[in-house]
Amino acid sequence: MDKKELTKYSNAEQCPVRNVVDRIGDKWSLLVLLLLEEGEVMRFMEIQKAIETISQKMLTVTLKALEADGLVERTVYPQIPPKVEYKLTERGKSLLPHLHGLVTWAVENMNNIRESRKQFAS
Amino acid sequence: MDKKELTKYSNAEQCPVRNVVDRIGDKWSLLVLLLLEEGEVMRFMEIQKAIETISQKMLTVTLKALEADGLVERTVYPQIPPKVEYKLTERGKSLLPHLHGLVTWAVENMNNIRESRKQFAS
DNA sequence: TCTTTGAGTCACCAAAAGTAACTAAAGAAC
DNA sequence: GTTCTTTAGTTACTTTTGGTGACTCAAAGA
Repeated sequence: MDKKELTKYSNAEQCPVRNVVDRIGDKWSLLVLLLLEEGEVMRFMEIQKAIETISQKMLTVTLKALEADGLVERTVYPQIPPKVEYKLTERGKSLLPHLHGLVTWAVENMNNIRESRKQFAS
Repeated sequence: MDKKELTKYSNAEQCPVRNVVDRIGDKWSLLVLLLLEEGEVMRFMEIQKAIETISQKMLTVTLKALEADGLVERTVYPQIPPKVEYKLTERGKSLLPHLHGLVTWAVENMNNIRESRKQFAS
């Protein structure tokens, strides 16, 4: 993408960058995707217990969005109490290597970034 | 990062994933970083004109955050009207390849994702 | 009959993002 | 010598997003 293309995209819903970042960049999606990669198939409650600080509502919203984008597949077993399983789709799996790149960078640079923030605050 | 580590990080400000995603995942940071990579050195107004839909306030906030994290360097020329230049630091540059991975995936998958969303809505 | 269970939804409150109008001070235009 | 323009912001206000706790449904177990 050159500069013109970037500019062209910057204001539109057409922008691929914005489309992905809006989805990945929310508070929970990335964490859920990384978790599903480990867990392969997980139930709603399993995911919630793993993430701990996520509320039921936000997990519902997050999973629905990931499903809508075809990154996660939802399987309902018609039982009571309900049983719903989630797993990555092929598309979801294809995204993960790129996320790992970010995560690796994050882990490597986190301490320096924290230092910078401290200095900047003073 | 294995599952336990992920879980451990999930609730804390210590979480490197969250730390990076919180910064990169906001509405504008990624776009500004990609733009600065192209432009090398840019003034405040140049960036705003390039992104078009960003407000002055949000650009100020975004640049300040990127500066605080040591991803972008700010140079003020004591003139009136003011002149302030922004450019990537080495740390900022080191992040960009990982962002390109994401952007490439986004461009490749955008159409399919849009299709999925349409189907899901119905 | 009463409680527990899993996967949600609903009404409400807090935080973040967005908007429009404002500021400062110099130089140019009239 | 008053007015206009320019740049990089800030401020007050509104809207959108995120988060919380209580609630639901229907079956199984005590």
